[in-house]
Amino acid sequence: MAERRSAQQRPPLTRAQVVSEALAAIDADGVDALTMRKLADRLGVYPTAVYWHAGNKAALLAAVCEHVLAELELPPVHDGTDWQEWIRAMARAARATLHAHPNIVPVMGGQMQVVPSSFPLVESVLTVLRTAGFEGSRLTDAYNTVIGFVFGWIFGELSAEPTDADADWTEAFRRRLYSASPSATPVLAANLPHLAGQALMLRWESGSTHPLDSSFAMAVDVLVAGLAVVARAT
Amino acid sequence: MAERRSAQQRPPLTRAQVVSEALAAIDADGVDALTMRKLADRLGVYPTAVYWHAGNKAALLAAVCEHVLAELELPPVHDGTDWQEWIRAMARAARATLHAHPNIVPVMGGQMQVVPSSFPLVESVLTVLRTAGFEGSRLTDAYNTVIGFVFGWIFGELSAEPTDADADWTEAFRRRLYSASPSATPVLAANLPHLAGQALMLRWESGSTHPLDSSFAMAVDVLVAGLAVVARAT
DNA sequence: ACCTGAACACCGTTCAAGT
DNA sequence: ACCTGAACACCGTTCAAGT
Repeated sequence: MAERRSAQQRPPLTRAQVVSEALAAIDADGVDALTMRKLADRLGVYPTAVYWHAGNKAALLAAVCEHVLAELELPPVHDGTDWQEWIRAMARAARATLHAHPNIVPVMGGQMQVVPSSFPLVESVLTVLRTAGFEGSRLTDAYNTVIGFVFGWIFGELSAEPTDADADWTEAFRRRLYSASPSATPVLAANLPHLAGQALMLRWESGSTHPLDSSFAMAVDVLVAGLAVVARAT
Repeated sequence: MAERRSAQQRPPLTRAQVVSEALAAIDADGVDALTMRKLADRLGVYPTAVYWHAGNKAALLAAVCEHVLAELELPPVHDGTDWQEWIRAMARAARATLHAHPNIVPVMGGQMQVVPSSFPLVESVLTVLRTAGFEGSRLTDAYNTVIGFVFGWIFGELSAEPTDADADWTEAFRRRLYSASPSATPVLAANLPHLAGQALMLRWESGSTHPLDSSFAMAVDVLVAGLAVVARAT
């Protein structure tokens, strides 16, 4: 139980403090460990004070997601920006930002709906894609292609680790994977050294500790090259 | 409180029953509404019986995710399969499967780690990508590119709706979006009719009720075209 | 405006006991 | 093996009251 000084002895809490303390707690212990009560303790305050600033837990988590997204430093867009280079730089920046807060990423994945702080991101992506030749409803499709690809891919990379409690389950899977039948799954069996622990759905460690750098590099190559082809086909 | 017949009067519960009842409950009411106790009620059983079959809640959710993934009907792979067509068909099948159970998808997104039932998927994707010209560590990268793209994109499309409780918040965002400054965000403002409610991060409805069909079509075009370019560059 | 303090309904999980 | 029954520690949230 944290020490709790009386309200008069310190400046009043702000919403921004609540949100960044929540993010710090999530970064440290994961999102499942975040509790309105524990957060209040960290802030030296009663749980109801958190409610006053944050509304409720869902709203607090949404605010944390927005705070993280706001940390994203977009590459500048100017006249003559190379759209392919810009998309590569944006993808790198997005990945760096999400890797800095991997524990909140699964929550962000479930909240990709309505994010006010995304306006600059939206505007930049649209501007750049227009120079690639997309317009009208195809501009929206291209935007969704890019955003869904970049963020969705990183969400997958950063999906949560199995908990410690699943240690034996993980071990069992590992064994089952290494004894994959060369007759039923020959290509898998032949490529095990490259795949095990490195391929999506065949890993037991999150991308936060085992980043998939070369795969992400190829994914971005594919995105940019594919966009170029599709833009030309208009 | 559901009627609860005594244990002797009905056949014993199975793990499969527990898992599919959990999925049915999630499909109906969402994942937040699923409670070990409510699930037990649906099954006409005490909560501890659920624990006997499913271990704990995290394991139950993992089992539900695996069950959904097992529903995925992969297109057949044979000699002479066109890799581009196969990837398109697989992407469509994956999307259909996830759209059939949108409420569990955010959980799947956070669990994309270790999924035994994914072996056939892995084997098929690897086989097909080899015919496209990928080998060794680049085969793993190409696999991650495809899986991360297809599933990640759909995760984004199916991210959860804001709850009813956020109705006024949603309304406020909608208003803010429609009054987006043409000077600060000109391209956004000019394309609002296409974007509002249809672009990732600018929507207030999930892809389960408002599917992003044309965007997904373009995304798949981009993926396949980009893979072809990158494969050639080897 | 901002916070304390107490309370309510509910939840995941465990343990002992039954059959 | 499979389930009942009771219990524990904890949680999100609300409401009234203080300053």
